[in-house]
Amino acid sequence: MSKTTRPGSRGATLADVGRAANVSPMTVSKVLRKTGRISEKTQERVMQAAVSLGYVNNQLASFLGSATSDIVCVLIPSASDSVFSEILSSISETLRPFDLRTFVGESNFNPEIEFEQVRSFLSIRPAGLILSGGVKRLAKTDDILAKHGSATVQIWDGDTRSGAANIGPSHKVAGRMMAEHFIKAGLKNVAYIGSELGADLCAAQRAQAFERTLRRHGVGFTAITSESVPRQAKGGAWLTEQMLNDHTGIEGVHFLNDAMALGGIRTMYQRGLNVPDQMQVTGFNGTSLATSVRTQLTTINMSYTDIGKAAAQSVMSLARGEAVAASQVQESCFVQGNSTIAPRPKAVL
Amino acid sequence: MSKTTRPGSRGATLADVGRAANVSPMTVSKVLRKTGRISEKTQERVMQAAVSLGYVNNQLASFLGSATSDIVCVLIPSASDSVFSEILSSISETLRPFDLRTFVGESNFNPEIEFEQVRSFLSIRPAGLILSGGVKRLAKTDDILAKHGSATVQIWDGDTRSGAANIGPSHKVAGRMMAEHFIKAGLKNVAYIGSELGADLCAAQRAQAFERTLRRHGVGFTAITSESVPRQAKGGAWLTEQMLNDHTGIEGVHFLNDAMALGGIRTMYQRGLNVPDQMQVTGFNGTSLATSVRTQLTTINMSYTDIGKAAAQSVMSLARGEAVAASQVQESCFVQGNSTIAPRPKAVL
DNA sequence: CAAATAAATGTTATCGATAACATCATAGAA
DNA sequence: TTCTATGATGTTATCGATAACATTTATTTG
Repeated sequence: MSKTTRPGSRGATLADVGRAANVSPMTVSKVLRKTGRISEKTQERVMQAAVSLGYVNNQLASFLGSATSDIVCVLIPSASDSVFSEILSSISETLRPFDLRTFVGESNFNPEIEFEQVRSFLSIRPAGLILSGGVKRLAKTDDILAKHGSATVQIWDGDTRSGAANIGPSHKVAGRMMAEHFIKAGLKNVAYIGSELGADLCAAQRAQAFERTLRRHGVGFTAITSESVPRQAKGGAWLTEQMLNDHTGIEGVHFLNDAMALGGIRTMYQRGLNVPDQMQVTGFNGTSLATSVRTQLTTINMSYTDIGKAAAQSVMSLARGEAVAASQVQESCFVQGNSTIAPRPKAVL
Repeated sequence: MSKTTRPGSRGATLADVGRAANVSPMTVSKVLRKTGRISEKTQERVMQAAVSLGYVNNQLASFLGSATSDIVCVLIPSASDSVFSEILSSISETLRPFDLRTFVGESNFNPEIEFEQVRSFLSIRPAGLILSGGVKRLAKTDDILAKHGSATVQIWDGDTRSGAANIGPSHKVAGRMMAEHFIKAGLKNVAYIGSELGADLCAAQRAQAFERTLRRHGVGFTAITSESVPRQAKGGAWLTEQMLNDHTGIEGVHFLNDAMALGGIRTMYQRGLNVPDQMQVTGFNGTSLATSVRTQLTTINMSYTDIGKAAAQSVMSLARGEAVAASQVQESCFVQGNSTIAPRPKAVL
C-alpha cells in the first residue's frame, strides 16, 4: 500500500507505461498518437507495455490541454420518441467516421431543464452542440450559448431562423398540408387531438396552421387537447373517447402523432365506428409501425436520416470555423398513405 | 481580436471571474461550490461576476483534479429499440437526482464496436458503466474493464452471472413461457420468426428455449430466421411472407419482438388469414403500441422502468464501493394479452 | 490588552496529456 | 577529423479546478 488508492482507482497513465517500457511519458505519448519520430524498437516496446497495462488515454487531460474535445452533445425533447431516436442514430453514424462521439440529453420540452442540460454540456467543452427546436428557449440559455461561442446547430424547427443553423421541416407547411388533405376529401367537420401543445411549440405550430387553413375554407374545427395525457397510443385512445362522448358530427381527426392516432383508431373500432368510412384519421411522423399495422395510416413523413446527416455535417462545418446556411428547411416532408382517409363517398347536400 | 480565437474559444475561467470580482480563483471556486467560509459580500460580488461572464465550470479540469466524474456511461445495442430506450430513460431519471449524467452509446450487437465504445467510455473516466448483455463480449473488452476497475453493471441478460451485477429477465424462462402458452392452446405445429440471432445472444436464448420446450412436448417446430432483415414490422412482414410460401400446416408463430409480429399479422390479413382463428401470433416486449392497435397482441412484458432503476442504483452502490447482488433476475416478466392466441376451438385428431 | 480563537482569503502543488522547446546521439559532409 | 544535419528522446510549462495547507484579519476571552 505505497500509494493512496484514491477514489476512481485511476487506470494506468502515460508515466506508468513509460516506466514499464523504460522511456519518458512523452515518448509514449508520441508513439500512441503516431506523431514525432520514434524508432521501431521503442515503438514496439511501448505498444506492448501499453496493451499489457490496459492503458486508456485519459481524454479529460487531453481535452484540457488542447482545449478541444471529440464530443458532440445532442439535446432532444424525448429519447423515447421514435422521431428523435431516428434523427439521433443518423447523427451518431454521420459523426462516427470523423471520430466524433455523441452525447445525448433529454429536455422533456422543459425550458429550465434545457438550460441545465446546455450548461452541463458546455461544462465538458464539447466540439459542437445540436439542440432541438420546439422548446421555449430561455434568455439565459441563449446568453450562455453566445458567451461560449460553441458550434451550435438547431434541428426540428425549420421555420425558426435563430442561431447559426436551423435544420428541419416547416411545421406550418405540414399543418397546412394535412388540412388541405381533409379539405380535398370534402369533409365539413374536423377535429384535432394532441397533448402538451403548451410545451411543444412545433406541434402547436402544426395545429395552428391546421386550424387556420380549415377555417379559411369554412370547415368546422374542434380541438381536443390536454397538457398531461401521454403522447402515445394510450393518450390518443383517451382523448378519442372524450371526443366521441362530447361531440357529434365529426367526420375526421388529425392526431398529434401516429402513436396517438393508432390508439384513437383502436377506440373507434371498439365503439363500432368504421375507419375511414365513418371517421377519417391522420397522424404525423410515420414510424415504421404506422405503415405496417392492419389499418394503414395517413400521415406526414420525412427523412429523419437526412435531418440527422445535415445536422451533423453542419456542426462539423461550424466547428471548423466554416459558415453554414442559417435555415435548411427539410423539403422532403410529404403526406403518405391514405387508407384512413378517402374522398367522401356520397356528396351530402 | 486581441486574443487568438482558438478552436473552442474557451469560456471564462475561475481566474477570469476572480479578476472581475477582485478575489483569488480559489475564493471563486469556494463560492461556486458553497464550500469553505466566504463572507456574504464577497459571495455576491463573485456570483455577479460569474453570471455576467457566463461562467461555466470546466468539468474536464474538475474531473482531472478530483479523479471522479459525474458521468455514467450506458451502452445499449440499439437506441431505436423501444425496450432499450425505455430502460435508458429510467436510468437517466434515476441518476438525475444524484447529479449524475448519462452518456449513451450504441453497439449494434457488434463485439468490436462494443470494445471501441467501452474504450471510449473509459477514456473519460466515468463514475460508472452500464453495459447490455446479448453481445458476445470480447476477451479484450473484459480485460480492459477489469484493469480499470470501474463500477460496471450489466443489464438485459439476467441469465448470465459474469461481472459485478446482472440485471434483467431470464430469456430462457421467457422462451419457455411462450412455448407453454402455445402448448396449452393445443397447437401441434408452431414456427419462430426472428432476425440477427447470430449477434443477439439473448434473442437466441429465447428462441432456443422456445424450441426445446415445444419439441419436448412433441410440437412441430419451424424456424424462419435471417441475419439481415430489419427487426421491425417490415422485416416481420417479409419473413411471414416467406413462411406462408414455404410451409403449410403452421398454426402459430412466435416473433422475435412485437414490431415484427405486427408486421407479420398485417401480412396474414392481407393474405386472407384470420388471426387468431387460423394463425395464432405472439411477440415479445410489449411496447405501448402493441397493446393499443386493433389486434391486441399476445406478448411477454416486463417493467423496463424497474430494470433501469435497479441498474442505476447498482452502479451507484458500486461506485460508492458497496457490494451488490451478482444476479438480479427480473421477476416481473409475464405473458400479457391474448386476443391473438386462443385455446384450440375444436380438437382436431 | 495580550493571547487565543475563529473567520476570511490566498498559495502551492497536483491531476494526465501534450505543445514547444531542448538535448543527445549518430551518420554523413566538408 | 570536425562540423552539421537529422533522427531519437527527454524537459518544462501549460490547460483549469481544487485539495491541502498557509496567511491574514476580525473577534472573543481571560
